[in-house]
Amino acid sequence: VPERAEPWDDPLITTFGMLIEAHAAVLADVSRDLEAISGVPLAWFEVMLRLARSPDHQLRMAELARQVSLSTSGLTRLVDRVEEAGYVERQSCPGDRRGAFAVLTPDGQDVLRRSLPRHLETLERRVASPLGADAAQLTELLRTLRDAKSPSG
Amino acid sequence: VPERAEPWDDPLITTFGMLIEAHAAVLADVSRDLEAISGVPLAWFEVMLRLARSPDHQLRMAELARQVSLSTSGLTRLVDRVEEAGYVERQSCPGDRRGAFAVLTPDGQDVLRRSLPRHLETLERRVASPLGADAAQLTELLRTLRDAKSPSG
DNA sequence: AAAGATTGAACTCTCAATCTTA
DNA sequence: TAAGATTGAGAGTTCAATCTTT
Repeated sequence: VPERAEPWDDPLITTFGMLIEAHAAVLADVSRDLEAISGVPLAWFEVMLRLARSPDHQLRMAELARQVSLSTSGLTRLVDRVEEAGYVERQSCPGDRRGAFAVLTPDGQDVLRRSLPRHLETLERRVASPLGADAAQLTELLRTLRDAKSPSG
Repeated sequence: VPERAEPWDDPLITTFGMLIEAHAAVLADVSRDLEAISGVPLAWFEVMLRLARSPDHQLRMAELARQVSLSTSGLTRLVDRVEEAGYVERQSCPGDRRGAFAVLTPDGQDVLRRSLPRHLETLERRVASPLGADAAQLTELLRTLRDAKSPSG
């Protein structure tokens, strides 16, 4: 009898599944290591890192939410927790009293500086080393995927 | 003055960030479309799809949990909800009365068969088309990342 | 009216503890 | 004693509604 491939064996399903599985596997390992290294959850670290990479170490709440892939509501509460720990602060936005900035504090910078060397070792071991010379291409393929707009977007 | 790159501009940070951002962007679009097409959340669809791809359309709870990247606890509750909707059933495991299978029901198969053509169109448009001929390589790079073992793993 | 941010309610997930069977 | 699955408690997220400012 001829083998008829089922529709759920389509390579598209496989590619999409790999995106989910690779993401879950890498994040589980990296976030476990990062918490051991820095003492803060990955989500906190991402917030602090985005601020460190921004001019004046600050970002509007909505823009920060976009960068860490959270709703503005989710970010409000995340910043609540990180602020409670003293690693970021809110500052009112001069010129638009509706807006607020999240700003990295000196304590937050210290956590980043102390943790980054070992965090980079983790990424080297878990991401760069397995990929070898293809790491740069993976980065570009993922960037393409991220920036591809959905039809309704 | 010479520009000294800050440690958080390391390419490793960028690659890792792209994995997070591409995953979030693609999943947001695909899950939105899928719910409009099939009426079920992506997590339900993933469960049904894994079962459809397995012998006898069934899988042990722990194995299914591993495949969908959930704790066994999380999967217990997810299967509760999908079973409530009638798309999967639990069956006791002959030979090991501790174990349980999750089994795809005929209703669950119907949902899959009806939704898959348009779901594949979504994946074509949102994933395959932007990547072009590089889609297969991305799949393999992601598989490499998924399977790379962590030092303590 | 609309935009930026926050809050309330509901949902989903994880960790630790529990229950049953091996 | 350990393995497979479930349950209770707690944490984090989203959607819709709200409040303030433009």
